[in-house]
Amino acid sequence: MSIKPLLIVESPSKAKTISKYLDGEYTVMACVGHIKDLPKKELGVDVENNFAITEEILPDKSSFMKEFKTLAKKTSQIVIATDPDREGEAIAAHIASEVDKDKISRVQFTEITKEGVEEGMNEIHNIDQDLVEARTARRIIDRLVGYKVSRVLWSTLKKNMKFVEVSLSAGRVQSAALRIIVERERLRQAFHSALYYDLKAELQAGDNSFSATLVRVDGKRIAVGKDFDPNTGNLKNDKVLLLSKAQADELVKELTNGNWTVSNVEEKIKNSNPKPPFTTSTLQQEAARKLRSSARKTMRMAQRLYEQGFITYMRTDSTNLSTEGINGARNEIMSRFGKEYLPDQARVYATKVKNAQEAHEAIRPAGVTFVPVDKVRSAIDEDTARLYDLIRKRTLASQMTSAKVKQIAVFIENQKSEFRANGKVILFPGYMAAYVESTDQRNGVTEDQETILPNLEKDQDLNCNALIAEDHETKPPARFTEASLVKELEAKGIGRPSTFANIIDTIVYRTYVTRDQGKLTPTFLGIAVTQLLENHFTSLVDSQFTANMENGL
DNA sequence: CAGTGAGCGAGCTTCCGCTTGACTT
Repeated sequence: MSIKPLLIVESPSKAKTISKYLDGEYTVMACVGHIKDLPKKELGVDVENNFAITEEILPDKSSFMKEFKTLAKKTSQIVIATDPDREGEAIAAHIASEVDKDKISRVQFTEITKEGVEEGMNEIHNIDQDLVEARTARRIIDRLVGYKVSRVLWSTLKKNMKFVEVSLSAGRVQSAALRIIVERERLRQAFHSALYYDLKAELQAGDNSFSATLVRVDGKRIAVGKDFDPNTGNLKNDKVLLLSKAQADELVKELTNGNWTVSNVEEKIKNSNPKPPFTTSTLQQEAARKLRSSARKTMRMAQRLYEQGFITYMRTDSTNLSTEGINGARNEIMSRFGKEYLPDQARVYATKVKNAQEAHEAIRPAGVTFVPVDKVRSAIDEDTARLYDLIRKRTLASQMTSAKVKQIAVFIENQKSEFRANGKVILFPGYMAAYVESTDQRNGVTEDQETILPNLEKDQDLNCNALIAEDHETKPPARFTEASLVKELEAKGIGRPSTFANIIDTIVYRTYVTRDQGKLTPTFLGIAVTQLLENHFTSLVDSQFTANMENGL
């Protein structure tokens, strides 16, 4: 006798949702990620024999496999709906290899909504062997590199550095990440700071005062930070004027009694567009900046939001919103902000990230009506509610109209010197009414901050309240934070959404890097490991290696 | 003679990516 057909997905919460959509017509099971892998204790790859591999059922998946095989025998149809990406295809092949092939069919869901599931169920395809083989190649490369090179570290560094207490390791991803951090440290060590001066004037127009900075003397631009070579601290551009303290003081004296006249007012109206909805990487970055949350904590909170049905899947590299998500955002924008904030057409964001696989949509509030933050607060906790609020606002903003910003540059002359004052006025907030992204910059000025200047006209005379010489020092490039490292890794195509948080933990656990007050600093050991790898395994620490491998698959 | 230490051998570690719990190495 035959029982209900089986449907296999990766995630348990997905299983629950899909089971509901399918009205109990299927027994939906979750395999919870990979079910097979190379053996942990040995290489599992026969290099002599055309890279033949040994794969076995993972120890913690044996009970799932037992139950699955029992049910598989009793049913006539097994539908595999693992994620539509390279790893998902491999899982599908692994599952199929354990049961009667004739019962197997493969479907894919690109969004977990009622429509998305129905659509997916109607389109049956074969398991894509090319994708499966691509993942096998990826797995073999990672295993060979990881196990072989780690051994080299044990037999060299570990032997000669008795104080090293942890097991050393190297790998395609962790070694590239470590190198990025070490390279930054080298830049910092090679850095020579430079001292330069400019003048700042407090000017008065009628009842209003504002400040302006010296930009030119005698037609020659005043040197700023970027005009200096970071390796020497010397000027790299001889067309600019470097003011010494004495010259700056002299200039103050000359200008104090001169006349201040507006020489030009330039106004530009610019559109500012919202950022795309969150991916795993951008969510981790923003949660670090706005909520001071570590990558790991962010993912733990996002997991809970996902399990309780508050957000869509949290491990994704796609900025695409499903029709449901777009409708949800547009409905709320219309009712809360009004039609001026709603573009005629939904915004579409192209994914720019390298090696994106886009198996899921962007991270957004689930459903077609986005649950209010209060509901999350009472269901989970305050921190998680704040993360949800971030996701909710970012999703809304991504579908709102552009902001209109007026940028004003006022030029002021005094004899042969030219000063500049910048102003910014938001004429129409658009998406800024919902959400503005934070910045990694030291000054921390976000896009929605205005700088108000009084109304000024050409040839207008001004009074000067104060004129001072200001000293500035060039700063070395900042150490990486978790957030800026994740950004860099993603930009270089190193690692995947499911591993960004792990990569940082690995290099910290191996004591290659310390994490002090959010700053990632390489240790002596980390630098030594990187140097050894650079000398003997150049391509491994080359950040292009991963990207090139991906293209080759 | 007894204690010390050089020298040797055995046994251990390790990758990336997919997914959750369990209690963090």
